[in-house]
Amino acid sequence: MRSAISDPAKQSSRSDTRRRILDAAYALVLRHGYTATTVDRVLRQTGLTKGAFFHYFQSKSDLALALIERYAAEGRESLHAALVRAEQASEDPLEQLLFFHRDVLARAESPEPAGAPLAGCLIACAAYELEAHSPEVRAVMRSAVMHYRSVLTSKLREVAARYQPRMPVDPAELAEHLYGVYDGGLVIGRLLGDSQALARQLRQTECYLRLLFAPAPWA
Amino acid sequence: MRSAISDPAKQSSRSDTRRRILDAAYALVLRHGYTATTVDRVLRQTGLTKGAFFHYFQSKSDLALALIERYAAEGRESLHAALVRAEQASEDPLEQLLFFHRDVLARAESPEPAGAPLAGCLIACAAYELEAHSPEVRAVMRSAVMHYRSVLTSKLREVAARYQPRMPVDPAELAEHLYGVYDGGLVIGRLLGDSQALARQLRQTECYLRLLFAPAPWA
Amino acid sequence: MRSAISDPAKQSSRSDTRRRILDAAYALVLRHGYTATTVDRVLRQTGLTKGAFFHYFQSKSDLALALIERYAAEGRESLHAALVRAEQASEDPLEQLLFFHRDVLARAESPEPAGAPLAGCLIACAAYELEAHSPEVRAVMRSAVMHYRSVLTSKLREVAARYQPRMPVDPAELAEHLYGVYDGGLVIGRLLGDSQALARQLRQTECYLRLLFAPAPWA
Amino acid sequence: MRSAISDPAKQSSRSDTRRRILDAAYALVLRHGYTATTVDRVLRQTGLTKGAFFHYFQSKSDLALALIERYAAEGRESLHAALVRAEQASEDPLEQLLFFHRDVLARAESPEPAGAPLAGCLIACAAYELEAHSPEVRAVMRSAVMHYRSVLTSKLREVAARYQPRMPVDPAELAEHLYGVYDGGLVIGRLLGDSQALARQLRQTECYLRLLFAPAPWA
DNA sequence: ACTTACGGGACTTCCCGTTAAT
DNA sequence: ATTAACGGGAAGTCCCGTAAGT
Repeated sequence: MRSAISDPAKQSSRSDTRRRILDAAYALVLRHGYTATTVDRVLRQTGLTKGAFFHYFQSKSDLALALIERYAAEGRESLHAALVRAEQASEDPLEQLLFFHRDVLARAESPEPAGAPLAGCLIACAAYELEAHSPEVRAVMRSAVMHYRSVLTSKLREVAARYQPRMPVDPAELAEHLYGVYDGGLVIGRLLGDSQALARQLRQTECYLRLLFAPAPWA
Repeated sequence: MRSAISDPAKQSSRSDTRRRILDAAYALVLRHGYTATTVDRVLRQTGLTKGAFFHYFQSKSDLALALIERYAAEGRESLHAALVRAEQASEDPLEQLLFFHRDVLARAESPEPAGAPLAGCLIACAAYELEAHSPEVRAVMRSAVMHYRSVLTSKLREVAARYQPRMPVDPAELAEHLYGVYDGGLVIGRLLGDSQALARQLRQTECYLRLLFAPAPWA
Repeated sequence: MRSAISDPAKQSSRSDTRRRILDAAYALVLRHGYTATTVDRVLRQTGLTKGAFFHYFQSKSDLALALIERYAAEGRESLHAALVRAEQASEDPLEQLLFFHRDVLARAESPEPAGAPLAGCLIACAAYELEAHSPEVRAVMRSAVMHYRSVLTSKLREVAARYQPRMPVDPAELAEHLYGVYDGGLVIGRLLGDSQALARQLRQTECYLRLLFAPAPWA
Repeated sequence: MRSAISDPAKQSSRSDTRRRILDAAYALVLRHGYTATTVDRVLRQTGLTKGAFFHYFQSKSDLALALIERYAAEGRESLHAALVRAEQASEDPLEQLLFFHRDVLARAESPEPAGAPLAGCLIACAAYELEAHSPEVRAVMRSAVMHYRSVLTSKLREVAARYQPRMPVDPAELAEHLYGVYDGGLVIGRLLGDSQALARQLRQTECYLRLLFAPAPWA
């Protein structure tokens, strides 16, 4: 038997327990909302106790902060990765944009694995319990949107430089629109109980982008 | 002494108290979310007491139901009224659609009166605390979306019948998209603390609609 | 059967429940200290529930405030009454002072009724958990001492005006001393578990006062 | 490399950590009381962790015991030292008593070094959270008072043997009074937030002692 | 000698809802 | 129609202590 030092099961126990809490809380917040997600419920879900929870988080709002920070960080990474893939796939910015968009769409179309948390943007979720959250949480929410918008704005500028848009559109507003449609799609999905709603929304956006940047004299 | 029945101040007091509760609850739910909106808080806001509340509502979830039912009904009426105005303004379905859309946009652009509740769709709000709500509430939510979608779908069909869309688009999906962009715009507005975000989203949608149904040889 | 309006048992129920809480809390604080006096314990003692407690007190520290305010008010009344009695008993201020002092002593000597709370000054008690109390509570504590001191100082000035003290003594300091000996006596009583300790302390003070204001040629 | 045993820095670290805990706990108990002094708070103050605490103390009440035992021992030593100094200063017991008393007074008058714990008698402090303490702690409390009283009683007997008291006073009661005034003075100091209150009390006691044992026919 | 992770429970607070009374 | 009193329970926080490891 190997020493405890190198026992990976034991070694990762710290981050493991913390992660289990975060995962359970993530799923519960998306289903019930933040306020209705009680610490006890998270604990019941994970099989842990109060002691463990407050060992890793100073308060419930500390958990909230950790939760959106993680969500925002993952979102940034995912955005970056998708963009890199798009840029590897083509030299043309419009192609890249559409590649990126289809990438997002593909994920929206693929059926969620069973047991996955109800789809929904954690940040939008927090937006609907705004005053239940600390200023720190609100700052993370804002900066998440602003990061997405600024990254997409750059790409849209590249596109607009090469493809004269058929309508005068501010790249930043369009970037914001893309984020908005995504959140809107998730909301519709929840309202209708239909996980394909997001995909439908994204297909509309694809049409919009295609029309907007369509190369010259239309057939 | 006049009978209480014929005293108009007295007679309307019933619905008045009830309305005050609903109004206060509406504003609080949009700010804090449903779960965080405690009955006590509503009472503090209105200056009423427990007994008064439970005289008008059997339970907190009964309040929730009354709240979205009122919101959904108002939405239906507002949609209907806007459509009537649009139909009076023009004979052409595309003109009507764009008129309707600019109507919505105009309301989004007009600054909220001070003291107005934080903008947000009560139905989307409920969608983010889904499991905190009763099945009745969820049914109202669903049917609200479906009503909006079916009404808009009809109009879009009329448009598509006369103006060949430049992309093959399902009217129902497009109608759903319109709802989604609206909700998405409100979310962005909350996230950025910017009440003009919704208007920006709607302007994008207007571009989309114009491009989609633009009459033939594009200049 | 009489109507509930005039039923004294029912009519006084509000102040009655509140008073029961205060009485139980008073006894418990003197035995265990404020921090160790949990709300649950007070409730167990009174047979009431959480709901009742928080109906009458907004918080535990609100209870603390009510508790010393009541204690301080009773102390002021008791001081006033004793002084009035003393002034009715004699015209001479020294006689009055000694009458007053013996009055206090007599109460200290009389055995506590069984079940009475452990003797101790609630204000001194709070002084030993100083930072566990709110500034409001601390203000009440201070003003209680200052009131006692100022009342006694007046009387001592009258005495000193007629009876040349054998030592140069500041009346205010002497008044303060009287309060200090009282508190000290209660502490000794608790330390030794001897309810007569206070009486012993007060007898020393009586000697002191007699010696200090003893009329001229001694012995 | 030197052995840990002979490394003085290392060797004293044991008692050093223990002492740091005791010092921090002492200051915290005087400010907040015993019950409100949580182990975690002591740990935060010292920068140590749970494990360290429970390495040196079996339980929180074990800390309490160590705390008053140390306090009581220091008190005994301090009393003994002051008495020795007094006895070296004079042959006359009254002179010795007054010397001793002025010694105590001098310490009460000297301003506390900044950062010193709020003045107060740890034993009196424990007396106000009586039932929160173990019987062992209560035994230490009692014996501390009794030791002080018996030592002082001896000295007072010597005085009384040479200087006929002007009032019939039991030496033991007078000794107890001295302790009581001390505790009372500390309480007043806390109540008024005035570190000189104790000195004022002690000056009164000095007057009392001088009057009581004043040599023959007074001027 | 000292740390981190955690168990298990107690404490304050507050919430939803009922009842008796008016 | 409205109030005050109160029940009963749960939520968030924190506390004391243990245990495994280093």
